Amino acid sequence: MSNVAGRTDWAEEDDDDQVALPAPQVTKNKDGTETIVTYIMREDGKKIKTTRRIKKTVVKTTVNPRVAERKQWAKFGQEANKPSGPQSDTTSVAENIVFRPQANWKASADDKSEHEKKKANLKDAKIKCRICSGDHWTTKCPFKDTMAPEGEAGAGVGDLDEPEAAGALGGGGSSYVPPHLRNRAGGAVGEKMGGKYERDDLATLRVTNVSEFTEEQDLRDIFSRFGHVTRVFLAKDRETGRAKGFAFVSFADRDDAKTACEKVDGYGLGHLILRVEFAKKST
DNA sequence: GATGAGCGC
Repeated sequence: MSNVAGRTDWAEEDDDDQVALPAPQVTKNKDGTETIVTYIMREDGKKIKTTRRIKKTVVKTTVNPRVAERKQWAKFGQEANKPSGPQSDTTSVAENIVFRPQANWKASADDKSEHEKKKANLKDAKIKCRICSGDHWTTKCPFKDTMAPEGEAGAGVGDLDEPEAAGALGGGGSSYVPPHLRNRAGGAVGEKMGGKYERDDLATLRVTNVSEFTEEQDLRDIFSRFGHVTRVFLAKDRETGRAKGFAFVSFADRDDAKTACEKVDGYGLGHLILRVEFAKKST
């Protein structure tokens, strides 16, 4: 059937050549090297045999052990129950990710108009300290520990068992109770019932480098694998509602917090790498 | 980079 002169099917000719040439041979040598023998057909029809002896090098990719460990974590959220490793339908692994940190991401994301800024300034200007009439809140007054608000000088203070505690509350006798001091009877918040009241931050982690797209639930998902998360606070801009870049995560157990701190520090969430450390007492 | 919200006569 086939007429060699009038042939147009070159693919078939290739096939013929392949059949004509011996398959490459690979021989493993005792010293760990390999001898590879390949045959090729030159243009002029001569058969060439090539013998190569190669030494195989094992290429080790170094993965941070902590990163390797995280890869074993069970998936959560929408990816819960999916097998480990990237899902081809949602994840592209070959993409060249260019990491471009922006120094002023907050400012650039901020589309606050000029008049809004002015409004904020006006609001600030209205602040008047009740102690020294300065332009700060009474609670921020440098004299708040030594002076009572005007018109309340000394009133009732002598009757209290813990005058300095009362001063530190910033209430100085006013009826206002800051949110974190409310429901003291609940016992969940103030640890030292006999002294100054402070939030229990013994098992609280501060998480920084949190992307503005992060939500509290995202953090809860990540951290709750280490123990009972009692509270997640994500600092947000009050006007824009966008995350400010840091958060607090509290655990019921400080040991769990410690583990979580070690394990999640360096974890990539969104396009950022989380930094986790124990929270210090807020100023 | 950052240590929470919450209040104003």
